[in-house]
Amino acid sequence: MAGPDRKPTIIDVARLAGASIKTVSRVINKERYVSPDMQERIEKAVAELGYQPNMMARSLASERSNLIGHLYGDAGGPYTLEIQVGLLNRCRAHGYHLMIEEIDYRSDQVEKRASAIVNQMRLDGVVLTAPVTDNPIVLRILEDAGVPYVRVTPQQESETSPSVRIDERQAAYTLTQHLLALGHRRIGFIKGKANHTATILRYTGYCDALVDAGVAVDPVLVEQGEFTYASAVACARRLLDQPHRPTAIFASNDEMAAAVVAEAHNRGFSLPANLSVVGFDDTPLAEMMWPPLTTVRQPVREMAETAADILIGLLSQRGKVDWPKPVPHQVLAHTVLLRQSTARPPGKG
Amino acid sequence: MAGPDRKPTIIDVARLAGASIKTVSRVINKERYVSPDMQERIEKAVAELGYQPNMMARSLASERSNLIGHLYGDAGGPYTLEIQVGLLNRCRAHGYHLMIEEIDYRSDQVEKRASAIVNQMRLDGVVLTAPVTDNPIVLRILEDAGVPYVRVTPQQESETSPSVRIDERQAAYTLTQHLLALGHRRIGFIKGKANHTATILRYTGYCDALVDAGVAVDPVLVEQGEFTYASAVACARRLLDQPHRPTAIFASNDEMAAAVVAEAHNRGFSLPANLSVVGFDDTPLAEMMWPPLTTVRQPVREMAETAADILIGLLSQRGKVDWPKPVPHQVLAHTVLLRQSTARPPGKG
DNA sequence: GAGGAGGATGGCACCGTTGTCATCGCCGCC
DNA sequence: GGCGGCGATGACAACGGTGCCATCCTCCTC
Repeated sequence: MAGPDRKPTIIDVARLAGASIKTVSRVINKERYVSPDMQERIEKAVAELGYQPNMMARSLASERSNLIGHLYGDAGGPYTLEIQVGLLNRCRAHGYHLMIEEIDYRSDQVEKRASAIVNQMRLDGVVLTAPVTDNPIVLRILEDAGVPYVRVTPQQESETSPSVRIDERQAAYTLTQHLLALGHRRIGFIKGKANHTATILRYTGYCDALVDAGVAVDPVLVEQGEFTYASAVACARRLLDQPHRPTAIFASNDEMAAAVVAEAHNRGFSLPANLSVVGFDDTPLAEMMWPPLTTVRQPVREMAETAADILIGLLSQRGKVDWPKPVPHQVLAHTVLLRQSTARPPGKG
Repeated sequence: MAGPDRKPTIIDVARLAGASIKTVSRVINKERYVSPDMQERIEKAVAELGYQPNMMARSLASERSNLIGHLYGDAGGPYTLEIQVGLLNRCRAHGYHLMIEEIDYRSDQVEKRASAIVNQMRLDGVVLTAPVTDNPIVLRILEDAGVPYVRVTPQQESETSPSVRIDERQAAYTLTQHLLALGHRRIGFIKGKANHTATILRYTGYCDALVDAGVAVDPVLVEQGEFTYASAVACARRLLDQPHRPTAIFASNDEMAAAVVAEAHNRGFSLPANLSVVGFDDTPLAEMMWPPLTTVRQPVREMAETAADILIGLLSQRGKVDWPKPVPHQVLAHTVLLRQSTARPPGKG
């Protein structure tokens, strides 16, 4: 193969197939009004030359980049990755490409950076995950640029953009009920980072379940964590140091639950006999720690796929009105995973 | 602000600044030969209009896309994510954007897909991670397209592309030495997935350390795992079921180490008193499990950053020869993390 | 048989930049 | 004073496609 010295262009294809470039363009884009005969000739030429349309040129001419952006704030462990896998699945299926960008949402450069990303790359659409989902600057830039976006687990549902989430309050509620059903009454709680939606919703679910079961929420049993292992170690210590200590602890995420488990191990507790622990998120960790952690799984990948579907669905009907009103707000089902970190409280076996 | 109805272009800037578009282009690209006065006028105009150059047009005209691709095979947990974070760091710093693409390396579509990614998007450069690092089809496509690429932890170093890695054999060697130094002589080993480079290197390090210490490699103590938790559970069972069982187990990654720990807990072992366990990789898991795992950390993020640096370094001097020969092959330093999952063997305390 | 509808195709401007080359003015030097 | 050199600037043609509109042909209808 004395290959051509440069990549073939649509012109080469047209020449080889004996057609106009416009007609080749039609075939590439699967438009109507091409005779079967012509279609075949062009496809043959494309194959023969190994022609691949140049995305850049395409985007420039058509105002469609086939690019979807994923903007996120912290590279939050497995979560972010799952999101990307989900997005990638759909992008691939629909011929989109994924561009990922981290935004330091604390920086004063947010505006500049977000704007650069959105405007320079001419993204067709954007998926937002926490904590950028609710960043007013980012949202404004997207609105201004007229770029459709979908938010995963936003704090506030908005009328201008769709969202995907699970019912975190309900999940926490159910998980707490599980502990109550086992016979626990003194249930410690470690909150997540202050002001995060997740923190509030999970805590609310916990409180509601207690109250509905006729158990008072004892402030002594509630600690303020930060979603990190380190933060939860301190919380666990304080909780377990209490004279009348809890028989179960609900940590607002798995990482913090791991800290509780470690601290309990340190004290020579046998789990779950001496202490029940539950987490939230079902990170890979949950299954691999010992004892395996009772927790709640968010279908993160599926959420991302749903977000992508919504976005791509809209993009495919571009030219119509912006979003259908009301915009979709999907709530996906979570799963409570009962594993071996929970049992009846001591003395009630 | 009765904003303009469409995004400002370089023409608008030129008009406002009273310059030619070419001169504006010069300023945008920080080229030489622009008078300070002119420079200032243009910068002012840019700021006033909020002008952002259109990447698509830029790429089309210049044959440079400012896009770096990350091709990977499996969304392998924290590893992939760390890689991305590292790449992103550098991309951001140098004005590149990151496009991530998963390639199903088992599929018969590899060729089509890889080719589409590379050729359609006109990527400036590519970073490859396992197991795509050594996929001959992908490599050929990159070579053919003349797209520079850097491989992270390839099986074979090549003369045509740089690579970044750590010395895995040495790391495994050191880790094994640590166990030997503690007094262990019967050290079990759980291998990773067959044919993976990592599997071979880690195993070699283990064997070498034993032999150098005058301890024979006992095949009874070597199990074949697959880098997964599930696969290692079975291995751990077989190892611990032996009458003359090992006093320490070296699992080829943390996930498998977690399985060993869980199995040991199940049997009521007290760790590390009854059994020492070491892993490999220092995933987040390692620190959060109980007892915290002695393991080896690959500076994954740094490896990615190095890869990006190498790539970007080359791209910035485009027009010169391809790679400097010999191409760089960086070996970064690993860290052995001694935590609490290892201790002297029973009876030697 | 004229008129009209609609399928099939092509021509050409345009998308927003950069690359190449020409031009111009000014300075220093012989 | 003429000339070479270089800094500064602009004109114009790409880059590789798509959008819009014109054209041509065929077939159907009245």
